[in-house]
Amino acid sequence: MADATHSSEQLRLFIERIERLEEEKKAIADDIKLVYGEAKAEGFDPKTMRTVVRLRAMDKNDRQEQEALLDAYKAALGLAE
Amino acid sequence: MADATHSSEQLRLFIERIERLEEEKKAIADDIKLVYGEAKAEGFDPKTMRTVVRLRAMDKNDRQEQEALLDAYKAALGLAE
Amino acid sequence: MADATHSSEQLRLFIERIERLEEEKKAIADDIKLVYGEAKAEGFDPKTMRTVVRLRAMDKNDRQEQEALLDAYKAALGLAE
Amino acid sequence: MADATHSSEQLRLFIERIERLEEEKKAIADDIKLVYGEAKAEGFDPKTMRTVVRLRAMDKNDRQEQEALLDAYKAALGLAE
DNA sequence: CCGCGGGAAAC
DNA sequence: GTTTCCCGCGG
Repeated sequence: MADATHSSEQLRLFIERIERLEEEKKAIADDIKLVYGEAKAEGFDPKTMRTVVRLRAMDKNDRQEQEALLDAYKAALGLAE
Repeated sequence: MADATHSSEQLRLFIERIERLEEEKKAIADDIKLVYGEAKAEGFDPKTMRTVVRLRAMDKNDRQEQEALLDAYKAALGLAE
Repeated sequence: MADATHSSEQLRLFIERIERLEEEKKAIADDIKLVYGEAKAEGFDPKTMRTVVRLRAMDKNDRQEQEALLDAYKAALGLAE
Repeated sequence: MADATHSSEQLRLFIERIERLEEEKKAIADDIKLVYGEAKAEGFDPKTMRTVVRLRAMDKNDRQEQEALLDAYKAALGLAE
């Protein structure tokens, strides 16, 4: 078998593995959407839920720095609560 | 002139007006990016700036409600500051 | 058990389900990165591979866009159904 | 004048420039909506018009993708330059 | 009220 | 630069 053919076959296999994994990833993304939908049906706000998921994923120090910076900008612009 | 031709011409004119406006819109969007770039060069954080722009655009009551809801979710999840 | 507590618990469960799914999604994304890495080690160009994957995935969408385009042309010519 | 005050003032000016530009952008976006509304009033379908506008805008990108596809096929066949 | 599409943000 | 996420509009 020629090298070019070998190479094509190898490429095809890599591409197919990736496509299979992309399908799985999409399936999980769809599951996540479903859970947000369930939560919404129970009266929770998806937007705020996404915010807390993001906050929990952040390092505690990073989170505090972000919040401190935002507070500073709010104060500078008279947006303090 | 046949109606079909008239209609095509009319459609073409509408499409071209829209495309012209889209170009203008893009030019302004580019200007906005430039301002964020300038601010960043002065040491400001663009991400936080976008947040305050969004907050200022929001109605005050809406903003307070959002913040209250977020605080409630944080408390429920032990994320209180 | 108080309603507030019930609600908090319910929220916590939704959040945890989402976080679990997000972890799975990330694991798969990491697997995909690994496959690109393997392919690269075999001499393939990851960037071009991503292009191929994207083009193959777009095929069905493209067909739909083509159909939309055809309909648009029909409309422009007054032949819309 | 204290540095903090200077900084606040500088931030305020950046924010106001951005807000001004955002207003202009919104005005143009509103104009675009008006044109779609006029076209609709003349019997054209806004949804299909948007599709046409998108396809026309994508033309140059498509050409680039086509070239990328050609290169990808070359690579798959071991003919990469 | 939902889904789609465009615009912005993260990696 | 690419991909993912969010918001706002249209149906």
